Amino acid sequence: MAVNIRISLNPGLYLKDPQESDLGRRIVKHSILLLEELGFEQFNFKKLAEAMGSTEASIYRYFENKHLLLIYLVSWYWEWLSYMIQIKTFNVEDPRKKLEIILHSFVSVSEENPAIEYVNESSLHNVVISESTKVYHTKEVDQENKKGFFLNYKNMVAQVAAVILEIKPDFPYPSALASNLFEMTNNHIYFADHLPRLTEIKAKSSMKEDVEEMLKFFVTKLLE
Amino acid sequence: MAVNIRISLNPGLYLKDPQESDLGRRIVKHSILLLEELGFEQFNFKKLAEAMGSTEASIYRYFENKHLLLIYLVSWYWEWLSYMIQIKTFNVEDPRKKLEIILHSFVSVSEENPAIEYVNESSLHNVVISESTKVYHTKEVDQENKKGFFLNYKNMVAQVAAVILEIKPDFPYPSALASNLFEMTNNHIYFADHLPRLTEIKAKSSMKEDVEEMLKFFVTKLLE
DNA sequence: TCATACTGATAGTAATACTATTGTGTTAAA
DNA sequence: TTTAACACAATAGTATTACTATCAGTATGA
Repeated sequence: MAVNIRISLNPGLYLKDPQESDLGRRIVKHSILLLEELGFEQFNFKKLAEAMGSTEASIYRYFENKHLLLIYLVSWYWEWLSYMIQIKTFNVEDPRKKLEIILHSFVSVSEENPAIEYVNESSLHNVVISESTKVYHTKEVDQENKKGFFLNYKNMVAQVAAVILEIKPDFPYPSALASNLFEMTNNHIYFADHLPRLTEIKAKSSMKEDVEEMLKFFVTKLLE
Repeated sequence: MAVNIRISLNPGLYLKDPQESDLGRRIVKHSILLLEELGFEQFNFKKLAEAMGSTEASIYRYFENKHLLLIYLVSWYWEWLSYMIQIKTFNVEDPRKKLEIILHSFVSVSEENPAIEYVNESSLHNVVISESTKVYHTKEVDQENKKGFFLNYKNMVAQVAAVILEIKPDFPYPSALASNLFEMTNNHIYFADHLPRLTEIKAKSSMKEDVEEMLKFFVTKLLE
């Protein structure tokens, strides 16, 4: 059952902490579901207000705009993933075993670890898969980076890179491999569903296991 | 000097072939420059019209909306890259050498091969780096895929995958590796410039050579 | 019970993403 | 050489989006 973990995110992302009030938590909950349903482009605060029985103006008191809301949600995922990896690798000695846990987490945390009552992790993962590159592919990326909006991503990548270096201390691209494995996970799940000629992964029930196997294959070759 | 190649793209992408008229070619030219300058979100047809001394309504006669224009431009890049690879590997026997040419092309085609007078390839590559994932990360991806809007990407990946199989016929993920190498190229150039903690690549003059070296390193390990 | 915070309700504005219409110059067929 | 077809510019207009402002009601707590 869900233990209510507190995810700490950059306060610059919101005007008012959504975790602190019922309305805030409902915004988080319903925005995930509506983003999954509509996609970022069709999603707006008016529709969100309607879906959750509130008003546009009320939502604007929590988030400046839908872009910052998306960063908030994706940061949530990054932070939560990082936290889960930390817990699951805590007592593990063998760095290779740690990396296996990481890869499994990239693919499947969302399905195995209900953390917070008002967050549907599986839907959130779908949002991350489909929308997350939009959070940093904007002209404001440098300003937002300065404000620390992408720290959760960078920290998660650093965490994974550290394990890669434990396995192979002279590996020349630990951060690049870490970020690439994460991006690759989400990309190939998306490709399997929508652009199948771009990957060998097939959209079937074993898809996520197949992605995990592919990641392991790549990692094994690169770190052997 | 620029030879005027004709790039053939899916007619579903436009209402009127921009290659056929002076105005059309100016739309292509200026949209690349303005997208590079403003980014996709801030870019619109009104600003484009102003920048090129035309009117909004005239641009709408060529492209339904800015999303289709972006797909058009990115498809141009995919097709042109694919064409360049074909030419450059035509007389090459050794598949490993072919793959090296491919990796070099991923990183640097845009700087070495002026093809069409009214297309600034270097700017176009910057647009691809910053905006291309937005072309298929939408809710319309399946419909648009059915119409063949992503064929140029898929064909390019197939072309690269074939070379990978020449090198190692039993390699289990040729398409996945091909698409990943392409995405990785663009991602790490972007990361070096904007999110440097996500990669070992540094934003300096040798950046592109460094990316190429990293790609070669990955490929060598994976295919050895 | 007074002050404060929070939310809902409503209204309004500026910008965006188009669409429609009209007039004019150019080309190209008859 | 006339006429039809076409391309484009110019203008105007609409619906939607992304916000902002104001005010009133309710709950909270000092």
